[in-house]
This record gives sequence, structure tokens and C-alpha cells, in this order.
Amino acid sequence: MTIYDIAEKAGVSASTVSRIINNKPGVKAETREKIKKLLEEYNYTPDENARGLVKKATKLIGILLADIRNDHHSALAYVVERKLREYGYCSIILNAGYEPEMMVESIQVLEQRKVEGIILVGSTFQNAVVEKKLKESMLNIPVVLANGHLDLPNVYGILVDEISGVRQLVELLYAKGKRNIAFIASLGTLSSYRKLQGYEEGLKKYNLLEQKVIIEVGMEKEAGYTGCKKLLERYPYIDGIICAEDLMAVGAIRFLNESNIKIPEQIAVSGINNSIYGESCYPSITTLDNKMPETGLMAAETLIESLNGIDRPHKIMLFPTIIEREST
Amino acid sequence: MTIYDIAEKAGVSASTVSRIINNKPGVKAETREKIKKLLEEYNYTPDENARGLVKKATKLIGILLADIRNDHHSALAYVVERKLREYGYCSIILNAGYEPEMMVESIQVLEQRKVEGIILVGSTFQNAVVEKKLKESMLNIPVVLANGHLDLPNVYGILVDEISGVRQLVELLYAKGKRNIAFIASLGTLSSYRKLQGYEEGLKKYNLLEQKVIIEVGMEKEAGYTGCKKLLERYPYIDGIICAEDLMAVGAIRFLNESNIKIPEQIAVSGINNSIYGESCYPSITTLDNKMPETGLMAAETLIESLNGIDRPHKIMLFPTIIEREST
DNA sequence: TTGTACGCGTTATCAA
DNA sequence: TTGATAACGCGTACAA
Repeated sequence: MTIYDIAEKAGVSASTVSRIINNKPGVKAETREKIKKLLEEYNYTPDENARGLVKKATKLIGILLADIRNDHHSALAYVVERKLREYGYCSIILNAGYEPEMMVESIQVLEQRKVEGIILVGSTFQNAVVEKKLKESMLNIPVVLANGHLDLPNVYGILVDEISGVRQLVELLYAKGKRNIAFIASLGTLSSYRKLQGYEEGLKKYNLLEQKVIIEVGMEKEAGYTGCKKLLERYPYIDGIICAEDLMAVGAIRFLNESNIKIPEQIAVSGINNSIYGESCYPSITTLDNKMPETGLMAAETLIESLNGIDRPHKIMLFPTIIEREST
Repeated sequence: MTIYDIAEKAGVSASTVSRIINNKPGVKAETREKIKKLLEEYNYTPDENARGLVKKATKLIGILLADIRNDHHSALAYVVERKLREYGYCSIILNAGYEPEMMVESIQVLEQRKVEGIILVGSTFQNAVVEKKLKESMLNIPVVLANGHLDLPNVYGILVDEISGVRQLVELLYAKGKRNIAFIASLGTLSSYRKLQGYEEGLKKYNLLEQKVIIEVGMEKEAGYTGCKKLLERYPYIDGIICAEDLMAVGAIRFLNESNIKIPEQIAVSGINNSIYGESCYPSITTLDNKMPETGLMAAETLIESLNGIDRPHKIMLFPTIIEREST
């Protein structure tokens, strides 16, 4: 069912039908009613792609994330999709994986679809390969990088200040009387180094830098468990642990539970990222609210403003807050 | 950059460029090379939407789920998106919410985008309002309903046999010596009734139907905790609990932990759905693997086959398996 | 081997 | 108030 079909049935031209669909003036009320009825009857819906062709506006936005199953990413993507839809945009969500090559491939898909803007979710997109690709084929559309930053004229970065966040966690543990605070993390991503920096800054504030204990672990599920085990074998005097991810904290707590170590009396534990694990764990985990919904909202708004020709600051910083629970 | 621009630069016609892009024969090797170089140089990418217009094939698929943040949904959607992309399809993922009206609205978006097929994720889409909408405007494209079924010629249902799954859980608890097995659930969805049926069938097998104890709870996070509390106040002799969702089991286990009740010695607990909570809980939770990735794969394959004109059974059943952990 | 002409579904411009 | 026509970017039948 096209406007031509409708036009034929109504005995008018396609342009008239188009006018009515787009609520344009200059149509006799009578004709308007007649055609509106026909549109209803055949429940006609305009082809948004054909529309995009002539209007040079596909109303399509690409959302790239490493993995939709990751709850941080999906929490952010959810807000973005909803918000953009309010403004009439349709989102193409792609799992771009953790390899720069796959990211580039995904960007290519968005390029073919002629998206009007892109949202990259996660600091993993902040890499040279992606930057190069964006520079060579995405210079004329706005790109928002959630939790990262790229120095390109059309790229906006929304960042969460993980440094200050983790510093606050150190402060919290210090306030609880803990003086031997360890940090368990899987180093490698930019995000992890920012957290590390926050840890060190926190220690420095209390002249505890020499007590610094960092346990580097892998990305596997049991990392928190094995990391905590290793930690206590080497540094049995530890009384506070900051884990770079809630899931690690879950593993650490499991080890402490099994070892009959009292949480938080003997050892206080904190996670980071306010994931679903924190609340369900026993004891529940103190964590850092990483403001994913807020970041998503900010990302969506920034993109829309840019699409409307309004320029915003190219680097926006949000501040995480501590969610204190039983584990501290 | 269009094929015309490239054609002009090469001094040939647009059709020749088109032939090369689509690897069609009948082009002099020399011309082919020359134009290929130009395509590279200007890194031309065809407009997939314009292509869709003329080929009457958008290569677009719609994935509707209630909420991308729900880990069952995203686990399924992940597989589907990845698989469809392998076949050159691009996915439009929409959060359609839990209200039928919002679902219809989302279907409308897909209609405008002229998607070639739809995947509905979750039994919540199995309702009269959605069925009506599909019947009136989506009759000519294949629709796959993951975890549900609708009796329409173009709708395929992939189902997970929750009934047999929960029955197996009852059998497991029975084998562990438990004879007073309760069921905590938030009734209302089709899925929840299937689980309930499995519970009852399991009890019936051992002539325990009269010991049936059902605690109905809400959808809130603390449902498992409060439900378990209520359960033990009224039925203190209970020695086995099946929770309709892992998250409920987490809450229940928290209550049992706080009450110093030994798991599984005094009370064994099982969840359902194999979510991330189960493994991280202490003790870890026995649960039902609801085969989300497998369902997703099956859904994607069914859709693709149907798109290729191959008919498949309209109702496919997958069978969940028990993942036994510490809580039983 | 290559080019011309047309159509896909829509909107925009201009003329009637 | 309405209609004819061109254009968006592409693929394809047919002609050259």
C-alpha cells in the first residue's frame, strides 16, 4: 500500500495524499477527511526508508556496545533507546564485541544504513583503530562516547569520574577504621587504570601509599575468589578490600564467608559499578553508583542537541556516588 | 558519495559502477580494476536503504523485547543479533515494555521501517492485543515468538518446556529427601502458570499434592525475602522451596541465612532461569537452565529459513535442564 | 562490454 | 486547492 494506491482510490493525486499524511495546509477539509478515512481503512503506514531517501534524514541512530548482555551497557542503552524514540529516532543496536576490528565492522554497518548519529557505549571504544575509522568515514555526524573521550570535532564524551569515585571509597573505608586497604582489579582497560589512580590518590591522602597492595587478576568469573585468596595468603593483615567490579567483590566475599572471616568487622569489602550482584549478595555489597542511566540520558540529549545544530561541551563529567550497604 | 559521483570520476556510467559493486559479470577487467580503486579511494559504501527500496528487501529485522536490561531477554537478543548479522541482516532492537499498547506502538515502528521479519522475545507478547495487531498488519512477514506461541500462519513459536523443568526440580528435591516442598511465585504471566503446573505435576507424581504450599508474591526485588518469611511463619515444617525466579531464591536464601537455617540440610532451595544471580549467591543456587541462547539460535534460524521460503514446524519445544549447585 | 531509461515510495517545487 | 514533475540513491531490463 503506497500513497499512489491511496491516491487512486480517492481519485486524487499522490501529492495531495502526501500533504495529508504530513499535516500540511492547503487541502480542502472535505478531501482531507475522505483521504484520512481511506488511510485508516487500509491502515497505510509511510515507508520511513523511502522518506529518508528524499528528506536526507533516515531518523536512524546507531548504538554500539561491546555486548548487550553486559548489564552496564544495557542499562545505558535502554535509556538511550527510549529517549531517542521519543524524538522519533529509531535505534540500531549492535554487539560490536571487544576487538577493534569488530567495532570497525559494526561502524561500517551503521555507515551503510546512513545513521544520523552514533552512540558508543563503554571506554573500550576509546582506541586508535576506532578513532581512525571515525575520522575517515564518520566526520559529518555526531558521535557520543559514553564513558570515554576522543579528540575529534564531532565526538562528544560523557565521562564518569571513576578516579574521584574510588578515592571516595578509600575515604569511606578509612573512616570505618581500616588502614590496610587492598585493591583487586583486572588491569588493561582505561577504566581500570582510572580506578587504580583513584585508589592511589585515596591512600596518598592519608599517607598510606606505602601500604599499597594491588592484586591483578584475570577477567574470568572466579577472579574475585582467587584474587582474594591470593591476597590473604600474602597479606593476612588486610582489613579492607576494594574490588574493581561488583562481581569480583561477590567472589571475594564468597572466599571470606568460606573462611569464616567477618564482614565488615574483620575485613570490609567494596565493589564498583552498582550492578545487580551487589544487592543480592550476602552480605550486600557497598558499591559505587556509576550513573549509567544518567550517562545514557546525557548521551541521548547531547546527540539530539547536536543533531539540532546546538553545540554542547565536548566533554561532560558525571560524578559517581557511594551506595553503602552491609559489606562495609 | 553516490555511484553517480564515482561514475563521473571514472568516466563511465552509473550502471557499470553498480555492476562492480555487486560483483556482476560483463565488465572489462580493466574497467573493473580502475573503478574498484576509486571506490576504495573515496571509501564509498552503498546506501542500504536506497538499495532496499529498489530490491524490495530492506535486510532489516525487528527484535522486540519488554526490556533490554532483563538478562533473559538480552541473552536471547544477543544471539539473535549476532546470528542475523552473519546473514547480512541488521537488527532494530526496541524496548516494547510490558503494556500491550506499547508493544503495538513498537510493532508500528517496525512496520514503518519495512522490516522483513520480527522476533518477539518473551511470553508477554503472547496476548490478544499483539495478536490482533500482527493479524492486521504483519501477515506477510515471518514472526518468531520466543517462549510463546500464537496461532497465526506466519508466526513461529519456540517454547521452553517449563512444565517439565519445574517437575524435574520437584523430583530433584524429592530425591534429596525433601517431602514438604513449597513454591514461591509471582503469578500472572503465562510462564508463571506453566511453572506452577510443573510444580503440581511433580507433587502429584509422589502423591504429595495435598502438601502443596504456594506463596504468591509481587514483582518487587524483596519478594523472595518477604515471601520466604511469610512461608516459614505459616509452614515452619517446610524443607524445600522452589522459587519461580532466581532473584526470588536470592531473597529467600538471604532470609534463611539471617535465620541461621542451614541450606540445603534444613531447607533446600531452587531457583529457575539460570540467571547470573545463581552463581554469585552464597550458597550458590540450583536452578533451571532455561536455554536462552539455544532459544535465540533456534529463533534466528527459523526466521532465516522462513525468509528463504523454507517452512519449519510452527511450534518447537526445547527442554530445560537442571543446574545443580550448593543450595540443594 | 557499456550506457540509457525506468522504477522503488516518498517529498518538494512549481505551475495550474 | 490541487496536480505534474523532478529528485533522493540504487538496481536492472533492454538497447547499443
